[in-house]
Amino acid sequence: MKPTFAIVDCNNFYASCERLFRPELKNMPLVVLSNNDGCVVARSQEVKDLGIKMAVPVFKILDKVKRHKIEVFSSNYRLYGDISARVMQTLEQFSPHVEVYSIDEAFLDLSGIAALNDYGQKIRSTVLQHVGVPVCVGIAPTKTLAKLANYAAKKFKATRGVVDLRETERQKRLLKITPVSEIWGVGRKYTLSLQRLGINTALDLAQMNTREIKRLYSVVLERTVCELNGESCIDLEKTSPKKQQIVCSRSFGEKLTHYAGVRTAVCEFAARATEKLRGQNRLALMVNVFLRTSPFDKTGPNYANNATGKLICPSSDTRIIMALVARLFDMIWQEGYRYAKAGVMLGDFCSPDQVQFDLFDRQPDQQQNDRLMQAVDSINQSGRGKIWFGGQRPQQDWFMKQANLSPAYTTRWSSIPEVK
DNA sequence: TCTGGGGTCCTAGGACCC
DNA sequence: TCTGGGGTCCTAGGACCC
Repeated sequence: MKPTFAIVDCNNFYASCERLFRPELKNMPLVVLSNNDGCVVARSQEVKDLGIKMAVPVFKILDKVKRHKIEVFSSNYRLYGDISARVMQTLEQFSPHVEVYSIDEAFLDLSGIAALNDYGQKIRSTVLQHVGVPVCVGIAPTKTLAKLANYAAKKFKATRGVVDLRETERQKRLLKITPVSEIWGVGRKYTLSLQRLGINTALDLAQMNTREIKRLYSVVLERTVCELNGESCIDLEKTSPKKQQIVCSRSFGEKLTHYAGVRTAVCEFAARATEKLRGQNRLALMVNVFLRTSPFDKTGPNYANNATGKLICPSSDTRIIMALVARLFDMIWQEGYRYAKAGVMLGDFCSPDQVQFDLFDRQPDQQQNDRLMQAVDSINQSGRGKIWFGGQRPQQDWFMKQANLSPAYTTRWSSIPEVK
């Protein structure tokens, strides 16, 4: 039997989250900014209609913000993460298999369900009622076509937010009027290259010879072509795959020039990354540190570098990983630059029960270390205070700019809204 | 003045093996 | 004159996603 996929995608997700607790902002223009209040990462419909593009630096649109009284928010990932979890939980009642694809999207297996258009409408109204976030639903025999159906559900108001794209004729009509750049898996580079070959619409791409596409591009794009033709190549991920790397990096609120400041930052990243690692119950063998100046900074020379090191045996101990991070940092640190960003990456993971201990490395009591790290994590997550290691200093000068942060409405007792 | 953060997968090429 | 073939593993870099 042919599978049926649905993708449920929240409309203007971050903007919708901010609106949930500020209902007076309904129908008002609103944007959410990236970390450091740098770029626009989410826009309400009103802002999209003003022609403000995704990812534009906010300093370029300040005049529009003023003129149209656009409400500006710093990103509040605690809030968005919590609202996202509620949406996903609501979706579970509609399918035995829900794959959370991103913070605001999920694929559902709807194979064997009849009256799919009504079913899609039911999903929309339920999520709206239970969580308050508007969503659109795209339904099709492949994931790529489902994404396309979702695009149409968002774009064309007459669809009332649900498009069932199981019929081949309907697929063709939609493919014909969709620019190839809108297809899932076709990014900026591929779009340019395809256009040079005269492939402008999604239908042009769907009609290409798959072998030719594989030769010219990759097996990934070949799969996309098959999927556009109704042949399902990308399955639903029924269990969330284990992470293969963990990155913690930030742009600095202001440029840093001193050794101590940047070193503190990378030690902080090491602590955060290791915390995430323990959250996944994994150990890391590979550690990478990188730093760079801003490519936009014309006031001085640019510099970017990174260094990779391997631990003798896999670990999730903040003290061990932070020590290596500090050593790697010293290898790439150069005096005399205005640093804009740095980060720590962990990789080469294994489970705690697969560890091969080094014959010559004197293992201190492993259980004791684990208990120490558990204690650190539980204190830091309790909200009652923080403890940290030597290299770190909490909330230093490099810390993010967040001038317009909304309250933690759903995750902090003191910030829960009151009804009077 | 001011430009995000965190991921995945694939490929090409070099080192190395027999 | 004629100078193998096939495989693995690793890394860097490039494409994509949200």
